[in-house]
Formats: sequence, structure tokens, C-alpha cells
Amino acid sequence: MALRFFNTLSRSVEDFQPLEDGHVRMYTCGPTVYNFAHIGNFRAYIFEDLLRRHLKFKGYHVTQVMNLTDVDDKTIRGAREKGVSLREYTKPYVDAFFDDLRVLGVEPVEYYPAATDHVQDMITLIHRLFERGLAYQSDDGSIYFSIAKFPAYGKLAHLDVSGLKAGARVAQDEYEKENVADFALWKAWDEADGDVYWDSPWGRGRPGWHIECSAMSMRYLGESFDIHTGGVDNIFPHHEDEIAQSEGATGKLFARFWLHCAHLVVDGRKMSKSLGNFHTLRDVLTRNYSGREIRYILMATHYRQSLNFTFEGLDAARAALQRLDEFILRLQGQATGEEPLTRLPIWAVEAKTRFADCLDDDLNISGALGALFDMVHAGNKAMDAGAFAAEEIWGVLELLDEWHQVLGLLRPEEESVDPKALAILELREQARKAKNWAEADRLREELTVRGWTVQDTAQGPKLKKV
RNA sequence: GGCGCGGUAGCCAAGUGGUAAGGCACGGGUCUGCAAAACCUGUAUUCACCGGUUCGAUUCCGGUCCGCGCCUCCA
Repeated sequence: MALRFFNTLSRSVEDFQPLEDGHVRMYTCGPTVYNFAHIGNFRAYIFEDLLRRHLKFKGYHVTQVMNLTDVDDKTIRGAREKGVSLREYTKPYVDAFFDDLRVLGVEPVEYYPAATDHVQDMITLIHRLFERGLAYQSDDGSIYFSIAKFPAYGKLAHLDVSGLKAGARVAQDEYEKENVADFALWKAWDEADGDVYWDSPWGRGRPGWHIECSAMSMRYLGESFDIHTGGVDNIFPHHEDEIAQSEGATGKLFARFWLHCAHLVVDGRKMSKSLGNFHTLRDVLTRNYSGREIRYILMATHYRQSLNFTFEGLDAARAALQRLDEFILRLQGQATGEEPLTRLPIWAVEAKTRFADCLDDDLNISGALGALFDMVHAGNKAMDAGAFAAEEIWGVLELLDEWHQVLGLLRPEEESVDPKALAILELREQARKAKNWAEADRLREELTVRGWTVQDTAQGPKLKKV
């Protein structure tokens, strides 16, 4: 099946082909490093991770860029409040971000450029916009993009620019702009910026928010590239403005495909601190859920569908993973031989095709997981029946490994068994051998209290973390 | 007001113009000392509601109701 994605530009599903054969270039809006990222942010990064992994699975070479916004109102304010430099302020959040990505099993991308390292690129780009007559300087020295000079403005968000009116959310001092919808390319220094500023041909100041993505994507991916992703809330104004700046400067098509991830809500409502339903990844980990479990729940809903996060849902994710883990461990327990031949049973061949076809179809993850679980069922059934040849077991393990490259979920977590629990388990075995069932059950209860459950299998008892 | 998304079993969630994947939870059964896991089996005559097109619609069209997002802080 041909790979296809829903393109926000056309609001329809389109067949995907990269500009360069076999090589996909994509840009991903990254975090503003002024705080710990929350699970909504990570929903987007996990969607992008799935996209990236699937492209690689399809055999594409992928070059991906994720920016780090380390200069904006919030980072400047935070640094000044703490009385530290901008770098000192953002560094811990940058580190935390990468730690969090690792916990979630998100594959590193090729480039993580920081805005503050690319101010010169941004100045150069603003220069080009001046040359093309698309930028102007206001009385306070700030530089704005003139949307009146860029007729295509609004093509992504499907906005009628004339409908944009000054509303309550437009700051009072916007009289400096020619048009209320014009946006800042360069912000002139003011007192609130403290020592955060760069020198430019237009005086001291700092870049506007949107310009960094245009400048850095061009630096690493070229003036035209294949895919640009982000959350739906970025469609307007951020991505619309990126298009204006980039296409305004180059005269070329900027990104060909725009993929946007829907929001995550918690208990049916937008996450907000006042509602008490705001969760950073760290908060959720504190409640004893693993990164892998969180990855599952964030990934299992189609990216264009809004995702309602609940702890009940997270428990369901845990249970689903346990079913997968049981199957994988069971297979591994039966895999014998050294350098095995592999062969796929017919039901695995079907699952393999279905899995790939679903993901090709705009990353239909639910369909792909359906194929996976159907295979688990068929595999368990075959094992129960003893109708599972050694090379088939190896073949299915190989397929699961392949899928793991895409999902990042199919490696059971190592469980460190505590010695005390093992000792109790041993006592229980002795009681069972003596047919002292009351004592055996009492010891099992003791293990339960300690957070372990016992499975008596043909190969002896096994301990499982509850 | 403008732009956009969604309403499918107790919960989560795919899907197709021809009669409803999968996961979780729950009931019955097989296995087991009992469990657990696995397997078998039962759970939506029905896909918000009302019309229309059609031999046939959950799927297409129109309308209604409900929920949600964006409209220059935001993944």
C-alpha cells in the first residue's frame, strides 16, 4: 500500500513521496525550555517518534530536526526572577527534556538546534525579507512581517485575513504595526529583557518566536523539505507565520506536508493547573507508572484524534502491555536452538501485512495494534495446541522485533526480583510439595502483599510484579 | 461570529455503501490442589437524533442536538 498522510495544507489524505528519493527531511516543533514538559507535549513527540520510526521502517533515510526554544518571554522572565543567565536558567530544563524522552523510549533525532545558537541565521533571513519588501521597522525599532504583502497568508489555517480583527487579546501597544495580524520578526530590546539581547543591523533586540523555525529548518533541511509537524494549536499563528516568512524569503514552497497532532485532554477537559489535572511526565512517573506504559497510552490513539488521558486508561494500558509481555516471554521460553531458521505461520504473515498497511494509511495505529493483538491470540492458541514449529517461534519473535523498531513497546521491562520474595516463593514450593495448601496459600498472600503475583507453570513457579 | 474536530458496547478505540477489528473490564467454561496465565464462550439486531439518496447507510447528502479545539502564550 502507498504511504499516505493527512496534509493540513489540503485538509485531505495525500500519497507521500519525499523530494529526494529514499530520503525524508522533516522538522518538528520542539519545546520551550522554561519548565518541565507535560504529558500533552509528549503526546506530540511520541506521535512524531512513531512517524519517524515508521518512515525508517519503510526504508527511508530520515533527517529530522527538533528545535529548542530557549529564548522567549517566559524563559527571559524566569531567568530574571531567579537572577541567573538565560543559559543557566534553561539548561536544567533542556537536560530534563532529554531525560524524559529517554524514559518514554523516544528515538533521538538528528539535530536539536537551540534558538540562541542561530540568531545570526535569523538575522540573515530577516534581511532577505527586507530585500523583498516584506518586512518593516516600527517606531520602537522592532521588525514586523507585513502580511498585506504576502497574498498567500492564511493558506494553512484557512483563515481569511480580513477577518482578523483587533480583539481583547491583542496588546494595547500594537499601534506600531501596520496591520494587527502582522507579527514580530525581531523585537527591540526593552528593560524587561535585561541582559538578553543580540546586536543586529536594526539595533539591539531578540528574535521573534516564529523566525527561529524558519531559519533553523532551512539551515538543516534546505529551503524546501518534506514534512513539518507540531500540535494543532501551532497551525495558527506559528506555522502560518513560518510559511509566510520562509516562502516570502525564498519564493519556494516551504514544507510539503504539514502533519498536526490533536490535543490531549485530561478527564475530558483541557489540562490546566487550576483544574488540578495538569500532569508533567514526572508527576505520572511518581505514581508508579513506567515510561513504557505512558508511551503506550499516548501512542495508542490516532494522532488526529483528541486523546482523553485518565488514570483508568493508564491502568488499561498497563494490562494490555502485560498481555503482550506474557506472549513474548512465553515465546522466548519456548525458543530453542542456536542459529535458527525462521518461518512465519500464515496468521503471522497476514498480521505482518495488515500492520504495515494500517500504518501506511496515515499512521492508523489502532488498526496496527489490532493486527498485533490478533497475532498474539493466534500465537497463544498455536502454543496451547503444541502446533508451533521451532522455526515459526523464531520467525514470530523476529517479526515482533521488527515491530518493536516501529512501536518501541515490545521489549518487556526487566524485573529485578527481590531475594526476600524468592525465599518466600521457595517456602511456598516446599509447602506445595507437602500438599500443605493452606500454608502455600498463606505464603502466596504474603507475596501479594509485597507486590508479587505467582504463576505456577509447567516449568515451575514464576514471580510477576503486580 | 470565523475556521476545525468529534459523538460506535460499562470504559478506550478501528472500520466499511452490503450488514460492526482490537484492548480493558465483566459473566460462564477448560486447565489448575486453588489460583494466575492461556484457551473456549457470552456480552452493540446496532454505530447521537431526524430526514434524503440507494436494492441496501454506521459509512454519502441535508438538518438538529451534544462535547471539544483554534482565532496571535500553548504540543
